[in-house]
Amino acid sequence: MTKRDGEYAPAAIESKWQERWNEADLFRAEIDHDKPKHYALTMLPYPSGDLHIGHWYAMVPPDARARWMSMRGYNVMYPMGFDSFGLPAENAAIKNNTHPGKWTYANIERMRGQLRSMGNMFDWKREAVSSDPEYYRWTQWLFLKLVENDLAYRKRAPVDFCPKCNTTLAREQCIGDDRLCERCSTPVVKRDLTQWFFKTTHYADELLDFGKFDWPQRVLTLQDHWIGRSKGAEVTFTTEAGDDLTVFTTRPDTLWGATFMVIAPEHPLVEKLTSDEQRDAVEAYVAEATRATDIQREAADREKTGVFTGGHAINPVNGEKIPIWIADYVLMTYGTGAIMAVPAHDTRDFEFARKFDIPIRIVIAPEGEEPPAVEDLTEAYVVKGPMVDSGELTGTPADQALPKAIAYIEEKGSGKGAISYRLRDWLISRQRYWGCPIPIVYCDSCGIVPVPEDQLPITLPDDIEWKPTGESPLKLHETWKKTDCPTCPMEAERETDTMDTFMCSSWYHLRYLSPEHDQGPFDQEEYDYWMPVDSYTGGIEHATMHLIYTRFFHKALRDAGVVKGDEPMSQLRNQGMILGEDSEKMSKSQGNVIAPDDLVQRYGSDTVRSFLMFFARWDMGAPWNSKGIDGTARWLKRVYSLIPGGVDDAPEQADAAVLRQLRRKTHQALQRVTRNFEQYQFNTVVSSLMELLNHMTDAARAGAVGSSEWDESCRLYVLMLAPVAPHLADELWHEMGNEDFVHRQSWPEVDAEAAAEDEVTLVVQVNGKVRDKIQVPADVTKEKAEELALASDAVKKHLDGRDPRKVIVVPGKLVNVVG
RNA sequence: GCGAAAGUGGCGGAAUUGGUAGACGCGCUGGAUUUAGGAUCCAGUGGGGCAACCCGUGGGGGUUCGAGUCCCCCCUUUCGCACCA
Repeated sequence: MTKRDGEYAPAAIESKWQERWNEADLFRAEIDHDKPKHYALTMLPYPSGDLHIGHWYAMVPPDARARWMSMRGYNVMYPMGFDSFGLPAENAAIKNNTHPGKWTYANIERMRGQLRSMGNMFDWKREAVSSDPEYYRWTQWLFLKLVENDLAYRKRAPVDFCPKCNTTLAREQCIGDDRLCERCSTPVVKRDLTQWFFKTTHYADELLDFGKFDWPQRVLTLQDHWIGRSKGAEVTFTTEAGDDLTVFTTRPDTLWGATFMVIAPEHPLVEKLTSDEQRDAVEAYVAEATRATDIQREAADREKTGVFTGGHAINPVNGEKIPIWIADYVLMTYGTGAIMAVPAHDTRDFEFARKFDIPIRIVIAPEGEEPPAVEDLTEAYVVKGPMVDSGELTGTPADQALPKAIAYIEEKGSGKGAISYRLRDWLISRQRYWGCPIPIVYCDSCGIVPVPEDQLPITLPDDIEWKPTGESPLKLHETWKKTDCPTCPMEAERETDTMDTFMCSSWYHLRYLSPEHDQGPFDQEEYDYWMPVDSYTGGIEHATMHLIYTRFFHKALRDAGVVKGDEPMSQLRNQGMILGEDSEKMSKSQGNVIAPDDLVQRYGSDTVRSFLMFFARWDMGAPWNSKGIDGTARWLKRVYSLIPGGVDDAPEQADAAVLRQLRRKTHQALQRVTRNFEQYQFNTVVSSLMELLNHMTDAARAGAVGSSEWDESCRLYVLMLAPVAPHLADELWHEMGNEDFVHRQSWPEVDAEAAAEDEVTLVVQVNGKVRDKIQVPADVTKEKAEELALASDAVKKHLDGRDPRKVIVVPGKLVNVVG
């Protein structure tokens, strides 16, 4: 080998190797029972038009890890596809007067090319596109499975509606305290509509079981809060008219302190409970509450409002007759839409009672303490202690109060222990065109009829007016909705709403298994081999949307007998976000967007890949730094010029010590890189490689080139580089005389002996402060280390004549003399 | 208000999980080479001090021979939830 002359020219190298990998079908993933499988999955992109640097950040480090897994002997599948139904296509269609599909598929074509420029090990034969009829045929089929298994239903309910997107939204798609539309940030409003729902709440408890998989604690906490399980009781009060009025409470032990009840303005009993004298006031209040948006209603700091119905109910534990009020701080969507109010011990009820001058009664008091007089209370009396003034249960200690109160009401037949969830069923109907049609037909005589399997897919019509009106464009189509009833000779109408696109993305990992399979959503043999997903990567923003939906979907399909296992993704890791150079979120209007195409053109894919792995902790993200990438570019240039030929003007031969050190540094780097890949710590993978290159440069200058140690270092270096900078690695690998692709090589084993230090720097401390450093053999004995430390001049000086009281020796590391 | 995470040089970040704080890279400062540099190479770079040394991981306590790392209190930032009965 001689020193290299040419400059590093990534463009030529990268296109050459991408072509050769393609020709060899190198990344085709096929079932191989002789190898352990590894299903690597990155959340699929929406085909918005251009690949963003964020897409690279989401896809490239996981690609490096997938390649590393492959070199470690795993049969790796890393598929990619497009989540291609959705609103932006319709908005673009309206703007440019083109069909949403045309826009979508043009974008997909463009993005495929951009994705290829990453040099990722995607198996393109497994590509799945959710707006293809061959894909959504099975989305519809899966919908029918849920219907069949009683996990889908149609209901008229107040639903969240985005006036700008002109469609309903799932609860999860209304973001933040302002309840903004997830897509366009417009405040959502309530509408009363008949819509399709999935019973996510059916799996609320199972969705809280996080014991079966390795996901970040952060995501689990978010899901835990989102599901929001509360334990308590349902208690039934009786109204004057004899109707049951059931409330949910987490504090059945305070039942004796209930001095009024509150029902939500939308509660079905409002009409019946209202007395003639109160009718005008109630109607005015309900009208007002309906007009107010959820934002205004749910603001916690807003002063309580409400109105008396004129009606009363009987408290089942003590037979007391208490007034029923209407107030918008009680939500129809949580619990039963009605509460018993215990103003003494609940801040909200207290505030309400004081405002409307309703009696307050204390029923909990700390052990051995006299409770204050109610008229002296300035806020709710939130205390722990035994029950007081509570009939037969008076005196029940705090730790027994809940079970005893529940047992008491159960015995009386007026209630039972109950659990309430914050999670709501998933509203999947959307009044838009560019989505998967819901395969349902409405017949005047048969009612709701699922479309038979053999008539799938129900495809979207192309001749359509897609201007949003708040109604589904499919509804306004002249002929599309007209059909024959599948079960009787009558004419019938198709469902004209389409499905939430989260439905399409809840099962895409299954379509990748066999995207061309036409006998079912996936090929069972592929499923049995590849599932579950071993490494799932994507942004944290999906914690309470996609990641809950896909878990729900898997469980629903399991119970429908379609899939096996309890969880679809065994391991999840989240990447952070790349901000603009100004530390703001990247956006076109901010003018701080970094375009990966430009970077690839200027630096080459390998440099962009390496920099994305290096510049920040992957799970944290960071602001972009356009200067920083030059450092990574320099590194790869130096790799290219050093390996394998070395440097000019070096001695013929190196000392044995130099060669020994070269081997040591090489194997130490291998040790670190291996561990860092395992733990998704991509930044230190690259920094370890940079560090090793610095050592190799020193060794080359000291004459190491030509030795077997040098050759080994070069070989290991290129193998370690392969997942990070795959094109350059293959180029160097072949220059070094190898025939096969570097990506088909095995990940090297660490030679522990080579990595071991034979001399270590012994840190010598006096009272915990570093005072000296002594070179000693790595296997120095405790006694010898202590002796050497005590003999040190620096130690003697800092002991200042005192005798050491204690000497702590950490073998091979440090001696601390306490004096 | 509740919950979670994070605070380390001018900047991004290392620290093998209780044992040399600041690896690696950016930036900066000198120098070499060059007609030129947003090129390349060499040296330096936490703060203070001529030095011996002293100080230093958001702040304050504590445990320990020894704390960026463990415990308690506080502050700041980011994210999530928020009248959930």
